[in-house]
Amino acid sequence: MLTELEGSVLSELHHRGRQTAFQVRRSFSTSPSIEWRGSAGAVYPAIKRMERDGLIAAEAKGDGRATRLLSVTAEGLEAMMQWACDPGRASSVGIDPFRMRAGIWMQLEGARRAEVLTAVRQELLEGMERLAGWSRHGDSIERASVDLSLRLQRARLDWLDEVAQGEG
Amino acid sequence: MLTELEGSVLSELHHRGRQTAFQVRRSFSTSPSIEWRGSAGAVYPAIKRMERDGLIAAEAKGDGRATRLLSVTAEGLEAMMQWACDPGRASSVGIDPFRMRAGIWMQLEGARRAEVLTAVRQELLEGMERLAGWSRHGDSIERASVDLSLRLQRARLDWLDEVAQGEG
DNA sequence: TTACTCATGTAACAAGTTACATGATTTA
DNA sequence: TAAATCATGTAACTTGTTACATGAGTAA
Repeated sequence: MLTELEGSVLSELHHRGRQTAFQVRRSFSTSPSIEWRGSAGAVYPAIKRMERDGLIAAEAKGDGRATRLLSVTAEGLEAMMQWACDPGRASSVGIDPFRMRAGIWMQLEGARRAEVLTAVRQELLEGMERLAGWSRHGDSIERASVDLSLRLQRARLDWLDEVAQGEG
Repeated sequence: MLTELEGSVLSELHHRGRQTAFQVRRSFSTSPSIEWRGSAGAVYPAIKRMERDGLIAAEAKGDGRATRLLSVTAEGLEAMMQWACDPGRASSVGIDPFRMRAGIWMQLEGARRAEVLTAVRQELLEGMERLAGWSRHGDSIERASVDLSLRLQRARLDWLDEVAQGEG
């Protein structure tokens, strides 16, 4: 069974075509909707594992550097599809830092609560603006992911507003 | 800086009052909105760390077993509040298995896509039903978390329906 | 007395993180 | 030629996972 990082690496390679590990890492670290840091210490070992298992093929670019172009094999595509199309894993709620903290916020008294909720709300709005900006220079596949991030943030925002309204 | 698990353990202790590590673990493994497995190998070391750092106090129950009742110290409460009220961490989108996979689903052709989206939709609905059931026998703090899970799932459902509608 | 639950904990392993090492190419 | 970027990789560490070991109390 692929880890979330492994699945994401395969997705990235499948989506953008032949890429270096470095390019995959950079996608991860710059994308606002992929949370992976793109750590060398995570990405290179993951690729090594998947090469060993025949999910990824590599070929030297021959540019004088050690550059290797990676691609998804037929076996890799199958593994990726199995990873992507498992309804149980896909629909799990995941580990959501906002949800983890919401219960504590509800226990705060008036002024402190308002202060915290306002700060979080502000941060959400700023994040959503960044996401909206990013959405403009991506393709339709990337936009799906950004769109889902935006929907999540909007749902959180609605919750915040209903909580604030509930106490006047 | 507390990890998400450490923060969750402190939240649980603070919310329910003096508890054994075993009870905390059970809460984690039965709650539908806390994703932690409640692994002994994660929870006991986390508690040990926080005891060492003075965030958790323990006292023997003296029931013949090795039972120890844990509670959050003043220092622990402060650490928990700092953890909970950091807007940056709270509003991060997190690692969302649904979003990670959405891009791949969009690349599937007609019949296969419909099949996958239907299966995911079904799983979402079942999960939401379980959440709704759970919501009835929790207190207001727990309900906040379950409510947020439901909103996330509803946002995903809306997205699925719009995607399905977009192709007729 | 057998099985289940409560209760704590460790060992082996998996898979992330940061920080570092190394070196080629490109740009200012 | 100095600095930035491209590119690969390892080492030490952190913190999760499952599986196991141990033992007391409780209910069949």
